Amino acid sequence: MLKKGVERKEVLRALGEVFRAHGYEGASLTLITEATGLGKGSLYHLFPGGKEQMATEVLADIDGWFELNIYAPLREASDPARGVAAMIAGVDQYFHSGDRVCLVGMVALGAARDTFATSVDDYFARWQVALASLLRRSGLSRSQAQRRAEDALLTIQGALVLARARNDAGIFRRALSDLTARLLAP
Amino acid sequence: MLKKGVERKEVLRALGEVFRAHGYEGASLTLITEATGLGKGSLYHLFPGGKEQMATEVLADIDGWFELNIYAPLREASDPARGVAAMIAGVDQYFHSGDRVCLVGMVALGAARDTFATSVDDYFARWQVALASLLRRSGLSRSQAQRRAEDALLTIQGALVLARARNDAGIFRRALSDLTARLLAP
DNA sequence: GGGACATTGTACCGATCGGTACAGAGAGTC
DNA sequence: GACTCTCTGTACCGATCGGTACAATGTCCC
Repeated sequence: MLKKGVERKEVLRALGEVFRAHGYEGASLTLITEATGLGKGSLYHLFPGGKEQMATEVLADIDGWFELNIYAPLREASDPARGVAAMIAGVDQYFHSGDRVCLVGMVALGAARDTFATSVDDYFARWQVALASLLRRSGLSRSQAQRRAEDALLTIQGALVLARARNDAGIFRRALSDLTARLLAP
Repeated sequence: MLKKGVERKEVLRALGEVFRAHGYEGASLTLITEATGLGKGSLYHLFPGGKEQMATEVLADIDGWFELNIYAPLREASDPARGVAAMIAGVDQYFHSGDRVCLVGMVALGAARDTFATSVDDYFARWQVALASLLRRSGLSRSQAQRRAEDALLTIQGALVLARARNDAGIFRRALSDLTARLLAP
């Protein structure tokens, strides 16, 4: 029997990796059953809403991780340099130094975007707001902070795409390093 | 009857839009027949290799467009500022100011990456080399030029992802504008 | 042990997938 | 008009798609 909270998290993690590897439409139930080790019966018992519910919960789970490990620390950091460094470290960890793809960005590019539009938008919007609030505290104007936060998100996404396209994780590493400097520039 | 060269280009363009809108795996033959106006008979007559050949040729077609409109001008430009401005203008035009997604980047993120790995890698590699060669002429060191070209490609890709995720073409516009300045900075 | 309820494996559903076979329409040549 | 040869619409293929039905099993409390 499932220990409700615990095991569902594990299932969501496996689901996330399947969606990451094959996209929303490419993640067939066969792949999903293999990745989770759960038969269709269990799967539809856990997620009566089918694939769409699975993806929704996976996105929510990702959002939760970022809220805890990225957004909240950004909001609460007192020292801008430390705050930025912590975010960069968290991002590097989450994306396995460029080996892992961003599921949210992937969904955004595909046909499934419309279905998950608000989740996708929220993910980036809240990140931008949290980062901009930190940058404001470092002395930037509101518009400067917003613009620079936007640049940060876009750099991370672009680095993930390019790193994967060229199969070169160094791209991601360099991008994060440059980004740190750019965010903290006067 | 097809006027060989001409009509095939049009078919490839339609195919490209279907792949862009639904991804490689999501682009079903039904969608493809609708978008191209061609029945399965014609489709498999034109592309005996099926979907894979279609995608391969679409990628080659895109590569051709960039070679002609972006890479070659970059290589041949004498004035760096003009060369960069021309590239940015071309990119803005090609991606419809952020409304259009990059098919190459999209393929790179999905499961189809392995199938088209060399096409995907070439697309970015040749772009980076062409841009870096221009930047070298503007006085940058080889490594600086390479690094800055990498930053340019990654910025464009990231801006496309973020613009689509947040449904805000302004992100793309701002990113291109900032990028121009960053590329030409001393 | 027995009843209640959560969980699961399996068989099955209609729809759609990518792809093939092929007869015949269409156009060019003589 | 008859002969090519290119092109295309249609019927069809087995496989797989996402999803459902349900009986069987497990787990718990009593």
